[in-house]
Amino acid sequence: MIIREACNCPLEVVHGMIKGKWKTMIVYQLKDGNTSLAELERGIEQITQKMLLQHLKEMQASGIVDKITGEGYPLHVEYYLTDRGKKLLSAVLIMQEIGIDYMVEQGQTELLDRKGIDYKR
Amino acid sequence: MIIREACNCPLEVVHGMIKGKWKTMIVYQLKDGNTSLAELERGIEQITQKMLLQHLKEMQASGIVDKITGEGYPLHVEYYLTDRGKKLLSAVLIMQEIGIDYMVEQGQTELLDRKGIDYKR
DNA sequence: CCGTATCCGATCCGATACTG
DNA sequence: CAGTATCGGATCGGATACGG
Repeated sequence: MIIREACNCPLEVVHGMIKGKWKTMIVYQLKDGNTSLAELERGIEQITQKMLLQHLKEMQASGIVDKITGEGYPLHVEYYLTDRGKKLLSAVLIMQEIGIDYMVEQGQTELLDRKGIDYKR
Repeated sequence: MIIREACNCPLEVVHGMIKGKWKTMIVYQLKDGNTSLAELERGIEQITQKMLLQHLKEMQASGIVDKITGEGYPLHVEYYLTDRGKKLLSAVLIMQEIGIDYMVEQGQTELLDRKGIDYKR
């Protein structure tokens, strides 16, 4: 892992694991199990393949995700959350709620509707 | 708030709220209630006053923290978590656990001991 | 004690092109 | 479909100095 800084507190460690623009979204996208790179790319709007691969590599190094690689062509790889990643998912789900709350407050429900996100309680 | 990007997903919103090196630590540091700037600065090793103030300002703009300002000298200000901040705290506490797990796995318990963090279950 | 301003190197991330 | 390499602009964050 690339915790190069002097990590003297648990939250600093985790910051190293989730920093970057896309990592929480990748975790969320993996919530339902094994997912191919192409599926991830489709699921996360606007991410580039480069950033997706770069972040996945870092997340693998920090033990949040892992992957299995099939043989033969076309190549097939599946990424999935490790146990640590699943624990992180529980934090990400709270963040998701916070973001939804915020968007509802701001009257941005149209965006949520378009994505089929349920925000009614 | 400075959500300048086109925010089309809840996690992107929250990323805007917590990005930066110190924000999760600030949230954690505020868990026990109102805290002065000086206390925060003492509680978060290595943070500079500039970064602390900058992050607090951003967090205030995104509705995670708020502050009350006393009158007279010496100046006294107290920062505290809003309801949104408290919800975020519940995610931060999970991150804290993940970080502790990681440090225990790596045999870095000495650092946890020094900080008086309980990692025994 | 609280808060602001500037400067500058380090890092991040998007675009793009390319390989197996 | 999966993955790598490079380049350049934008952003981040630490040092430092100053002001209320």
